[in-house]
Amino acid sequence: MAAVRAILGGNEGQLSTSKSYSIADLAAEFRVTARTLRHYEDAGLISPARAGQNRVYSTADHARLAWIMRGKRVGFSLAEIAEMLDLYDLGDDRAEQRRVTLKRCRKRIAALKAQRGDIDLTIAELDEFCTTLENMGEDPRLRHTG
Amino acid sequence: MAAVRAILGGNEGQLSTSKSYSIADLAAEFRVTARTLRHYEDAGLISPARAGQNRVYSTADHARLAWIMRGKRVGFSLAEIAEMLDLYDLGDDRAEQRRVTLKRCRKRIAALKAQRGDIDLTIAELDEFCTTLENMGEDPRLRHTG
DNA sequence: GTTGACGTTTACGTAAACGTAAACTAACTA
DNA sequence: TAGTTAGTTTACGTTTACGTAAACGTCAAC
Repeated sequence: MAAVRAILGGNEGQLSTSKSYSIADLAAEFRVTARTLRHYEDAGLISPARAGQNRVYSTADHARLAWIMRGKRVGFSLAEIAEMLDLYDLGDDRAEQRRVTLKRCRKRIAALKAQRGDIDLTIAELDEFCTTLENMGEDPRLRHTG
Repeated sequence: MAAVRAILGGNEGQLSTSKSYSIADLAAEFRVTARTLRHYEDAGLISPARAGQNRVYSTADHARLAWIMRGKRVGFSLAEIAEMLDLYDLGDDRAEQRRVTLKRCRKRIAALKAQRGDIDLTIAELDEFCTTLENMGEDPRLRHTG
């Protein structure tokens, strides 16, 4: 439990942003299994600290994980998510590297906007279909074919 | 080639909507392999007609495939896409079935809107990061940490 | 009459993203 | 001290979405 660790860690009433989480904490919060979190670590997406052998996740890890989960919901692969996280990690590099990062970043944004367009189209069609379904109840002549 | 089949099929100058496509035609148009199209057939997503042993795709199959590809770009699994296509196929059923379909359809729409929200958030963050990167060139003090 | 181009089926291979079981450790708890 | 509880590593299994031969049919062309 986080409470116990907070006490043992000596940051009881700190209300600080430096909380820590066990693997079970994050697994519960993000609705995944501990195995999944370990897998993300294997894939290089997160690198939690260790208390002996046990993983200890910081608030930074927590934020990073939130990013990962959102990336997943958006449909990205772990490799793609890793690349996007790398963009951030490499942000404070030398000028040339930064230009490359900026370029890739913009490319990602463009891809995301295209994806959003696809989603809008899909929503529109499903919406229209819903309307058709609703009208079918009132007027049976509106049965759709093909 | 589509031209040859059009002649053999007797619909040369028809300008009709009843064109037909070979597997290679669709593979080229949608930028996938023939294997992929056969796989979609195995998965029950499309059921093209046959000329002997060969697959012959209609304009309806073409439209269906467009739907499938968009679903993929949006990040859906083949099973999910199949379910959505089923929504359409089962549209003209009896009242109770229609209500179920309508419900599932709306659920899908809600999920898509949530996904769009995630995409918007991701775009916003990447956008902000881009701005940071741009400013870093002008003012080196803006190096970001953490 | 065989060489291509294009199609077919059958079937094993593969990468990604975990699931799942085994065997073990460390710390608290009765 | 024996037993839970929570965590660990190692490693093989599974599902999805195709890739990749292999072996064969068909038809127009040379």
